[in-house]
Amino acid sequence: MTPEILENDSFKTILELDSDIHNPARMSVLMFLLPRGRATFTSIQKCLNLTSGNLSSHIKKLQSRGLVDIKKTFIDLKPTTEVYISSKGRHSIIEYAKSLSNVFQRMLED
Amino acid sequence: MTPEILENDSFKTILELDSDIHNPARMSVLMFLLPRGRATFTSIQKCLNLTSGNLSSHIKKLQSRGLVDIKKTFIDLKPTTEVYISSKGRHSIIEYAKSLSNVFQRMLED
DNA sequence: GCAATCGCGTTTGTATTTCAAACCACTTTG
DNA sequence: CAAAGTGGTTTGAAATACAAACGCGATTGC
Repeated sequence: MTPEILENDSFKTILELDSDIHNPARMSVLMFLLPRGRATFTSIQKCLNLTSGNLSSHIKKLQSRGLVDIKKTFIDLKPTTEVYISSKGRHSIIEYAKSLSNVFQRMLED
Repeated sequence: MTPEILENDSFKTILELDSDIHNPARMSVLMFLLPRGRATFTSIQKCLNLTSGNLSSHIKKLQSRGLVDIKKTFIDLKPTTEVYISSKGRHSIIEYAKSLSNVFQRMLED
């Protein structure tokens, strides 16, 4: 009998991972927002150490998928982009983390 | 004080994830091989349900990074490609899984 | 015996994704 | 009011992913 620590389900899970979240930069943004609820574009950029162009495009994608909401305001006369995690965003990043955690747990317990 | 469930370290970990492994197909292949040590191209393809072209290119990349070794033989007069996980491959997939698991654990325990 | 098919994978070309350099708009400072 | 700073977007080049088309030897049908 072949060793079957990982079931077919594990591979299915991995191969069906939400590709909107699976990108490291977008995953980081969502995980940064999760405990905070919101953050400014600039604070995200500084904490995660991303170029602004890079962050801009990832935020755009997250927004287009409904995972974050964007609010543009002025704070101290400065244009400020605020990023809010949506409930879909919360749900998605948590599900993503749980799924992958489960797979890793099964893999690591040998 | 802002909520700091995830340290900067978590984001650094995510943003520095080994991109050779972070791809779902390659991650699956390595996790498939981990408990088995080796498998044929065809069995991997069937179990993971990948097209052969797709699997071929991912295997090629894994090989070029030294994460798997390839041995081509004939079994029953049929050409057979055997894929072996290397010790580097073992180490890398395990480290990858541990790192991400830690990050997820910290995130999920709120 | 030789065309057709099948098993096994590889190569090739297109589509998508990533990423940062260049750019735009507005402010502040010398 | 020119120069530099702040805040972010657009654009274009490079890498990646993927599947259709192809190659090659073994087998099968006629």
